[in-house]
Amino acid sequence: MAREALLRRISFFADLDDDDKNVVLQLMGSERRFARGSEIIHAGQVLDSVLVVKSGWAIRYKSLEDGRRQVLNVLLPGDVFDLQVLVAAEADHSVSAVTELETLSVKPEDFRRLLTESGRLTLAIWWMQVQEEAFLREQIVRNGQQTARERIGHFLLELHRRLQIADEGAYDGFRMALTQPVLADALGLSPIHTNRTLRQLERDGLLKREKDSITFKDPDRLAEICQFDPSYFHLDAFRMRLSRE
Amino acid sequence: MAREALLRRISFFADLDDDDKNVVLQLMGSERRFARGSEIIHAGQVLDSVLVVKSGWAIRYKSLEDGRRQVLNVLLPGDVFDLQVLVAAEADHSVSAVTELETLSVKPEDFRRLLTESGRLTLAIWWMQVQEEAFLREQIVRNGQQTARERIGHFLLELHRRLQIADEGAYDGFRMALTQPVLADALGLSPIHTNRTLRQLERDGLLKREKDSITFKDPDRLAEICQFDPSYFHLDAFRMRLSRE
DNA sequence: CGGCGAGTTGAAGAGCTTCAAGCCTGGTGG
DNA sequence: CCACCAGGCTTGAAGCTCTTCAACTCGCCG
Repeated sequence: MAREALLRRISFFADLDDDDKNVVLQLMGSERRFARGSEIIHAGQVLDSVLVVKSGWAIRYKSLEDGRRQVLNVLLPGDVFDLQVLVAAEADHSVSAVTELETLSVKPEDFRRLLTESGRLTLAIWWMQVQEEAFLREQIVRNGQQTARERIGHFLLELHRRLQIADEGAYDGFRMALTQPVLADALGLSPIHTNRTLRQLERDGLLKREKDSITFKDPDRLAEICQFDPSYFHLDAFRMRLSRE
Repeated sequence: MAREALLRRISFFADLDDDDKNVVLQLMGSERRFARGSEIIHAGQVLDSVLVVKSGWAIRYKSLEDGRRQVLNVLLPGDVFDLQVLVAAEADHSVSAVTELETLSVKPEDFRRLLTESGRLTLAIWWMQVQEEAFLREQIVRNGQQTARERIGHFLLELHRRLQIADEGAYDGFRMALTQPVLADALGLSPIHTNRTLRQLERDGLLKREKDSITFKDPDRLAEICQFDPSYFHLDAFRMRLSRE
């Protein structure tokens, strides 16, 4: 259920009592299913609901007129998107499903209850926003300053960490749902160079690629090479839930 | 006064009544002045207040261990930063003054009144956040997909537009407070290449550079070359205040 | 008046892109 | 049920954008 995915995520950011949990679990909304590759939000479209990812991966991206495309961020299970709808904004970027995707659509007025019913819930939603903005900033640093090798490693480490938070993949690897062309568009690289650099990372014994998965063979060394410092996740702020790892 | 700068900005996003305006104008806080080049927030620091820019320019940036630096965004008069403090976060990036800078420091509990006193004020603050996030996304697209020439033109057009909103510079140019090295760090380019590309833009008759200012000689052609589409400002959403231009 | 940082210019070289062409897999239709 | 096609992945080679290194000028602040 989508509400469980949301609750799991929110619980990461605040200690909820039973009332809070019930507000989340009784959130009004309709479930939808999108096929792999289908467009969920089109840039310019008027938004009418807040979406919560129940299962699957999606990408936010922006297209230029000449066909170039930049992936801004990846949306994973438990992620909430288009909170902008709360101020009645139009979408300034698009969202597409990269795997089959299940979502919960929540009307703005229903979602707003999460922000008014309880201080703890409000706090948790704020935290999610703070974290998402931090991901955007990190994307800027990565693409602006790092080499192809660093970008790829850093991005994969970030994805892995985020999937851990979403409770998917506690081991030293994860199911990688992005194709190399999509990865390239996320990192501002050509698909060819992305491919070569990925293979180089594998040859260097830093990771292993299989059909649809990535396994880190030496996560610490990779993190050092890429200067991956997860403090931007602000995990300490919510009591190191990941310390169980 | 800093409160006037804030009020001017907020008024852009919502129709405030006299009560709303008074809440803003009576906002508690202490004014501070920073020297050119001084660090206002250091990454890792615990935040204790929301800051409002009264005058001057600042940059948000993130430094890597080896000295590389990425500028994330520019802060202009009327901008509010570190709203994160409302959820007690630590700074995950730094802020420095690029000109002499005057700010208003507002304690979180005082700032929170803006979010509770009035629905219109809450809406306006949300809008500012939505817009700031849009700037981050645009920065990702620019640095990820565009050439040096496009990046520089696009960034300058964005700055110009933002200064118009801040009520500084209604003409076809603006006072440019960023040095070329800072510009380079914002655009993920080397200072040398930034310099050459700037000069090339000038030679092509697209802009004119003077001591501390940029003047667009052919803004429309520049916007076309750079695919500058200001819809991410969401200006239409708050009734085209810029239509006077 | 000395020095630091911004701006500028030249030349060499690296990283990444583009073009081209191959293989493999999964999905689709006859 | 097999043939075909589209898209992902891979590899080679050429070339361009941007970086790096080096050096010099200028204006500003101490």
